[in-house]
Amino acid sequence: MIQSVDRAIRILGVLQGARRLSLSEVASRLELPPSTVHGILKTLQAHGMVVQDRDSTRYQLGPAVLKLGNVYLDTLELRSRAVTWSEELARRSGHAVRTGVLTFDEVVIIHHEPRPDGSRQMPEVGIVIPAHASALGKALLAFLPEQVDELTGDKLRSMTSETLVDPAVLRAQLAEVAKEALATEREEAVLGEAGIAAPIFDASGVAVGAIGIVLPAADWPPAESSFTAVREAARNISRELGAPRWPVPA
Amino acid sequence: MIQSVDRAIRILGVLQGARRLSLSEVASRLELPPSTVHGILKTLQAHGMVVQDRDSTRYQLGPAVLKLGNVYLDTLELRSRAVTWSEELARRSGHAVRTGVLTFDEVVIIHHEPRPDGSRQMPEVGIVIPAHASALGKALLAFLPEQVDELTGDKLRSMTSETLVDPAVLRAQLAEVAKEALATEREEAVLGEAGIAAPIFDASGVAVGAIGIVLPAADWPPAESSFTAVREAARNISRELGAPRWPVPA
DNA sequence: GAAACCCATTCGGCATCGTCGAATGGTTCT
DNA sequence: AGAACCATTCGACGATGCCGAATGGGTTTC
Repeated sequence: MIQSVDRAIRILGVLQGARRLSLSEVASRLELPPSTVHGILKTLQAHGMVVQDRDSTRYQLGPAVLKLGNVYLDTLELRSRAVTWSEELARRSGHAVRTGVLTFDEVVIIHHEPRPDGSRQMPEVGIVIPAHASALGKALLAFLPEQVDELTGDKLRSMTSETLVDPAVLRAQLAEVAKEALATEREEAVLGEAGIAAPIFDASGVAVGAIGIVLPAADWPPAESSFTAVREAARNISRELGAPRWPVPA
Repeated sequence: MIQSVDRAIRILGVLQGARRLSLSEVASRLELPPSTVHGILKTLQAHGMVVQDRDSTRYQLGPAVLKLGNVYLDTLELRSRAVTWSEELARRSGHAVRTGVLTFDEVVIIHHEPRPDGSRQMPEVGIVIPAHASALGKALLAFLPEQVDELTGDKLRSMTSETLVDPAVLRAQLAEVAKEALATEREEAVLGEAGIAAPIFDASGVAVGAIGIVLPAADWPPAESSFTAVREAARNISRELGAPRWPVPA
């Protein structure tokens, strides 16, 4: 682990959490001398990874990170497949569709298909949700046992009163998810929101993502056909990625 | 400039240009020993900035960069304003709308409003276009003279046969753009595509972005009302950002 | 089927490069 | 007007990253 690179990424992480920070604020959060942080910050700035406000004092993320993010999406074969099938899934279910991948203990949304009712909705690509509190995350974790072990501590982060905070309870639920290859979530991440998701496998049989629908908690349970539609979308994408079967047992 | 941080970002840049590379490929492109690159790559990997393929050999960008990109968008006040007015501009003009910011010699798209005809269009957020070959870029450069000086060399990068490659010609055109606060582009970046754009100013009177429409080159010239609509969108967003007037002379 | 090659990764010593304390200069608050 | 704060610069020390060489796994070649 190269120290200065590690620190640089930690600086980006701090700026990610708090949109706009002064040098000394960044330094104190990382418990590093301001001059050390300054050197790294200037290097990041020279590449457009961070920019400083016009009043020349506070720092924030820069346009270069957006460029990187877009290229990441383009390299993902999963995403291009998801785009096609999300449309059908949204139409069949009448709900918004999300596709996500796992990073450490979080799910990052790589595609978002708005509800087909034509209403205006915020694009959600790039947002992250704790894996243990989302249907997408549970669908992935159920088929990635070694990732589950990495969930640190004996208490998971609570988002709402419904969030599963006990790792043992989560594990039990994941065992159920693995059987059906279908995960659900009811107000565990966001109050008023529920979801269904199924895992997507690649050619080597690894769970590389998950696709699912998001619906108002008030509409629970959704029509039986929605469950089927989610599973079929996941199966179809997996097939296009070359998966030998669906689901692929963990 | 911290050497290892600089190298880390350069590695990300290389992976950005070529989606998937082996360690030795990255090393040779940067003219660095493989072992040096390896250490940095492993640090980036530990943070999810890069991931390696399942066959454990090639590297590519990771989900963490997408997360960063999304947070960057959220921190931009310009973006939230642009969302509102883009919708109106798309409706009035009948064309797709783009909003962008300048990084060095490129424009990064921070918002994209699809053509209002309901057809399916790829989201373009995060794509980059050489500033000198786009209406958005020209609208920005015309009000940022010091940025123009940074355009390196005596020959600008050519994208199509119409691209302005002579800096002198570009400067002359930018002088015109500055007068009208309206820039145009015809097949200079992409064959078959033309655009109109106007600059957006913030509270301190600095050009922080540009908004414009994209249309098929065959539809040139667009209706006079489209020119007006672009200028009004730029003026409205600038006002919301606290700009003292519009345009703000460079 | 064996051998040779290529490539990712690991290791350790040397010197470089990053780190940090202190000094500077500018800006804001009292 | 003074004081306090903060971003930034500078320089010396030494910890740290750099790189050449060694290792080992995997794939191609003959």
